Amino acid sequence: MLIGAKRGVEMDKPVERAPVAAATRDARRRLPPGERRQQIVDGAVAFFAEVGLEGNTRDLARRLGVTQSLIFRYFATKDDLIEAVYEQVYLERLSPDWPDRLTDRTTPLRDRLLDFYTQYSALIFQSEWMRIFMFSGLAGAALNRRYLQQLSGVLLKPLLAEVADAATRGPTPTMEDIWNLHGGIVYIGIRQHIYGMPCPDDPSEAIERAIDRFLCAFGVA
Amino acid sequence: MLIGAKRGVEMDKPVERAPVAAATRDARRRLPPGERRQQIVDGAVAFFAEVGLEGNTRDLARRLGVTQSLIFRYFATKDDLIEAVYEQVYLERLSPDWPDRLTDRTTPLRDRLLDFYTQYSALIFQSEWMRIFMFSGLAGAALNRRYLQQLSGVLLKPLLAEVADAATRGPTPTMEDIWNLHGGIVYIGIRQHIYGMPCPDDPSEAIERAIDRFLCAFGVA
DNA sequence: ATTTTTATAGATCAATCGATCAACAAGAAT
DNA sequence: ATTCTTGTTGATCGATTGATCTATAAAAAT
Repeated sequence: MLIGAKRGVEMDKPVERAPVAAATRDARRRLPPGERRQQIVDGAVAFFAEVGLEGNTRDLARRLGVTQSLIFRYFATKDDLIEAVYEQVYLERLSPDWPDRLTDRTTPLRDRLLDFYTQYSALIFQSEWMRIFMFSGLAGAALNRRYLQQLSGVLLKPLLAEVADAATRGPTPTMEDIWNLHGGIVYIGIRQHIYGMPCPDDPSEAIERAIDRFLCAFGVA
Repeated sequence: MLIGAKRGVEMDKPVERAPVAAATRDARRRLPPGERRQQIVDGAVAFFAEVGLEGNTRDLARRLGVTQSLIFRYFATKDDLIEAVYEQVYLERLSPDWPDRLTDRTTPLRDRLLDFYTQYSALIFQSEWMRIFMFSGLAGAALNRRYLQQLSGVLLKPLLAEVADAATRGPTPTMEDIWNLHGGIVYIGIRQHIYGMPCPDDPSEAIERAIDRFLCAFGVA
């Protein structure tokens, strides 16, 4: 639906131009394979995030300023390209030091939660991540479940232990309680990037209040 | 991806059969237009919920046990069919008596919240609704935003007023706080039907605890 | 300069898509 | 039984899709 208008490929008049160092601009000719591949993946991430994983390769190529056949030089099949998009988007999304900092009891639990969700929300509250995560989830992608299982095991489960340890009143916290805290925060990004609803430009205040309510119910400072 | 296997249309041997009253089974021939249209819409809801709004009309027709061309007898275009799917799914999803019951201060706020979210979750925690809502949201459908705006104006905003009135401590509740409560609950359905994650078969306990935590933070009984 | 390598473009294929149309047949009317 | 209406089918069109192939030209090697 209303993807970019048809535009000429404008390959005439090879205007003289000083050689660019990074070579990310000047989407013209004969890039070293590594760069070209990365350029295609980056473009594909943005493109598929907008129009969905069923967006066609011709529109993607046009947006890249490149022929459609070139894409298939670097990826044997469209599914391979999508797989590369998944890897690019999912890779290293869970910072390896979060588990440690989340369980570091030398700092108050509230601060740990605040730090974690401030950083995590800054990382995932982006159109590309949010939408590709949702598209791939709906498509039943294995990477999606793997990500959530890892999130659960590496971050949320330790988090539950921390909350349980710090709790001074209320019911024994369960995994569902943690998911509820998590979901309520993530839902801000869903409202913004999936539903296109107006949202606070800075979600940190809403996040802080959600965390405080959560801890309050368990009698944590 | 792995939609039903190719199967013959099995229209030979018109096995004698007693005329069925409801006529929902025996997807064979010459249904009155109203019934056939409804059958197509019902099938389309289930079909598009599974494979997405870009599922093709031939697979849908095959699933209905009907020719593809027949679909276009009842819907001039595929977009018209999708529009009918939207109407079918979105129609009357917000019960008209909820606003009144949600603001009926003769019953405790906790009971009202519990009643509302018990019924609401039972209504929307279904694959068809959840997935079509997400598909249409990603597609940028206008109906999607309209629904959320109505939800916000008719239910969540009054709810905010109720919470603000009942609050005895904590910060002044904001709309973002209500969205957080709502999102945390809805996220259960997202985990289940969009991400395909294991979830409690009965979410009412998780919902109850979420509501209690929310009210607790504002000092409501 | 000349040759060699290969990244890229352009043309094109086969499959699939939404959509159309004429012919058929089920069921009501007579 | 015959006619008439119209719900339904099967064949097919034109556009679009992912994917392939060959010719070209940019850049490295000589």
